[in-house]
Amino acid sequence: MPWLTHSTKNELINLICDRIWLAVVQRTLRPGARLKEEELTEIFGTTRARVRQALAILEQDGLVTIYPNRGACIAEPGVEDAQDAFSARLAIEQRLVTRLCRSASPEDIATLRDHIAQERAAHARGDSEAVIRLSGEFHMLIAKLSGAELLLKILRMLTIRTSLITAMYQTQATQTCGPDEHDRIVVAIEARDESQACHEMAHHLEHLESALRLSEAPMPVSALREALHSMAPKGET
Amino acid sequence: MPWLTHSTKNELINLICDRIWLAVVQRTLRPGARLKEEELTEIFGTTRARVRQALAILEQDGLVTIYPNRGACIAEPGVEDAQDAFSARLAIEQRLVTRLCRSASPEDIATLRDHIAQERAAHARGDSEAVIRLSGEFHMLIAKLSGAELLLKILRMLTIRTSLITAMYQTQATQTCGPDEHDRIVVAIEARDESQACHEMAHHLEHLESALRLSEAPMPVSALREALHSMAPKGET
DNA sequence: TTCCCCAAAATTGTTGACAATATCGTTGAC
DNA sequence: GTCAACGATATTGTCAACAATTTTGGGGAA
Repeated sequence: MPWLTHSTKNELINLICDRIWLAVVQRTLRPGARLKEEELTEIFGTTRARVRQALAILEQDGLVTIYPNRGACIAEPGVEDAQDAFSARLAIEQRLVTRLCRSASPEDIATLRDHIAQERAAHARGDSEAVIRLSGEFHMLIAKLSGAELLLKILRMLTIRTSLITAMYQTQATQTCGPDEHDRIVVAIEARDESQACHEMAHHLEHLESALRLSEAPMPVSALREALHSMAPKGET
Repeated sequence: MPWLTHSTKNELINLICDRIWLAVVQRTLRPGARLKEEELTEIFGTTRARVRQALAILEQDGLVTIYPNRGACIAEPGVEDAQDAFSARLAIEQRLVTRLCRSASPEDIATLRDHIAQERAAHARGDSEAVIRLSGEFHMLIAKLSGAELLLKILRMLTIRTSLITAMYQTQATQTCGPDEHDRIVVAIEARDESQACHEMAHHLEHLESALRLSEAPMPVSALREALHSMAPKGET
């Protein structure tokens, strides 16, 4: 479940990273949200040094932005970043499925099908949080099964960005694309049809990207500004 | 010149990262070399905390490996990592040149040609250190000119790995491929011939990769083992 | 009222000392 | 003579107090 694991270093720091990442995925933390160090220390019951390390890692990954001497916020990537991330994902993931077409074992196929079944279940029960999370995990699963550690690391960085973009620009919480497209990719992999798998992957990613292009320009940027929008311009006091 | 710059955060930490990276490129620091914190503090005249931060960043980038409670060493990627890095580079850089074919301004072309001229000069004067460094910088320059911040960051990670691999597995210090292949890529970009540019890039990277496949298995891993190899199995005492 | 300046509060950044852990050399027993 | 356990040393990991910076609030003058 925590697929944001770097190495077996300090477990607490990984926990902090995972929790923040999870909170972003399930929309509890929106892009632009402030992350005060002291707040995090008492939440996780640790010291400020740990929190600081975790934030540094998350900054490297692109999940948070650290403004020197002014604190850390959930990153707010622009449309440019979105397009970069999607095009890079396309390049990386096409290579991943090509690889899987050649090396996939029956167990790998079974694992993928099992994952899609979970997606379908979540979809059926209307658990939109799980749908989003599992949808992302599917792509990470492909990277894991292809056995390329480095490509997985890169894909993680890219997925973080596309997830942030989704959180920022998508109108409705429920993904429009169900697990069907994932299924088609797996079918192509099972058939060892490399070009077909690449084609399906391209189609899938384009679908994902186009789903949020719609609301490109005028969307929520930070929780603060969002709040200001729905409030009267004059406070009480 | 220092093309390993993240953000305008702390200048000293970037300096440390750059210097270590440079030392690796010019073979002063070999893969597997030990990096003691205290040593680095007195070299750079800073505190241990800074050094620690720099090492953490370099670990994220894949340049060093941190063994918990045991210190940091220059990373020693395996052949697997090499192949991953090269295939990912191919995917990313083909996208970059495609992008440049569409967006390159005359100034961009001039910048690239100027860089190649520098490469030629270094080649002519036999400055193998500059040749290696400039050869890497050429690819980063393409990423910079294409204007994709994210792709540049990813390419940096990949270049670090391939450079490490080169340092580990290449037999002779002088690169076999001169700036000619770079020139061909620029020609294709100038002609706006996307497929040709991709083809040239693929050819170039394959050339780079094949240049070190030769000595695949039995090559220096760490300075220690290397020393042991050339020594009699029995110590003196 | 509106603007500017200055002090207080809150937050981040840094430092140095201390604790935990691994490595190395030595001693002692077999 | 060899091996194992132990203590000394060196190195990394952690923490809490201190310093620097930014933000906030209030008072005074135009």
